[in-house]
Amino acid sequence: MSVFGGPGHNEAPDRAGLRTSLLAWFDAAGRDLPWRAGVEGRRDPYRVWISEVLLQQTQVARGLTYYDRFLQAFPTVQALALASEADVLKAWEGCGYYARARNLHRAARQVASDGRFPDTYAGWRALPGVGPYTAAAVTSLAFGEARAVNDGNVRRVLARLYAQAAPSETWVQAQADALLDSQRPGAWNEALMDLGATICTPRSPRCSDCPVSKYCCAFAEGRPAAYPAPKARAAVQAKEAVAVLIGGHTHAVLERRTGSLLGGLMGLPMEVVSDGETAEQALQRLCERLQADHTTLLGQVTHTMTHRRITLRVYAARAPLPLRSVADSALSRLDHKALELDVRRQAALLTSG
DNA sequence: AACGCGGGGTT
DNA sequence: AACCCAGCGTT
Repeated sequence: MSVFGGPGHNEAPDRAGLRTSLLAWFDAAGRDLPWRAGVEGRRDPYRVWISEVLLQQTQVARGLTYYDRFLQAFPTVQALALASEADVLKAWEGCGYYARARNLHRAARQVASDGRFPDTYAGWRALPGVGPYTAAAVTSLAFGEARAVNDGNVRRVLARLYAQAAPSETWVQAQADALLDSQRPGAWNEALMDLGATICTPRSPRCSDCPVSKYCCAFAEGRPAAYPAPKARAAVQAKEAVAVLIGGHTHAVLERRTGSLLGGLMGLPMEVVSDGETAEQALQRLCERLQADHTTLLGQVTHTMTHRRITLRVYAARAPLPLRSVADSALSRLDHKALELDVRRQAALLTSG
């Protein structure tokens, strides 16, 4: 049980003190981020929404770059709704988890069609790509609704405050709800996340700078980094694939990928080498599908994506198919690495010739 | 509840 | 080389 009392006790005496301490720290030392412009609790819902989706499983430093670039391309929800999915994905290129961009685009079309943003948690929750976290964040930050966010920062901070090694989602949400400052829900949510991102960090928390260490059970135990215990992760799976480059690194035959992996992006025509098959057989399949003739092996690239490691052999090929502009297409890092092989080949040809 | 989904930062 | 990052949708 937590130090804040349980059944039979009155409201924990120190919740109010904890709120005051953390909010005072936040008011003095909170991060200055572009999507935090405007009045507390009444921020621009479009900007808050874009930032929250960008920051899903993406670090703030990286999100900053894409935030500027995305808002430049699509300054309003109407502009986003009118854009093509290809243009939205191009703005998202390199940011990962591309379903976020496709859902953002679909949701923008819904909002534009409705003529206004939702203004409740349930309304936001109904939009594609908006889950419990994002709905709580947008409604607290832009509409002043008393909703507690539950993200990786909140999970870690609360696990340490209460010395909980394996906090369940339900447990975290319950603690976050109980702790929420209902007078300043938006600022409270931001404060908890700022604390997690800058002080209460995963590996080496800076407890000497923490405004709430006197309330923290993990700090009292002297081993803050022990909470929460690391999650078990799926092993990285190795895959082999073959691709053909028809054209060159600026203009090439590109296919639209379908399915969950890199779905919606463009890329070199590709086939996975299945079990019990050689790369040559996969290449044969690929060339038959395209009615293409392959020439030489350009080289091989590897790409690791959290849960899998892909080794891709890239062959030069010819086929009477239209070339697309690489600069105008949204490609994964894997395809950009493959195209780099052609950049190197061109450079080698120039110096040898 | 568990898994798949990108790409990169931190330790 | 782990482990993580302002999570979400699917199964």
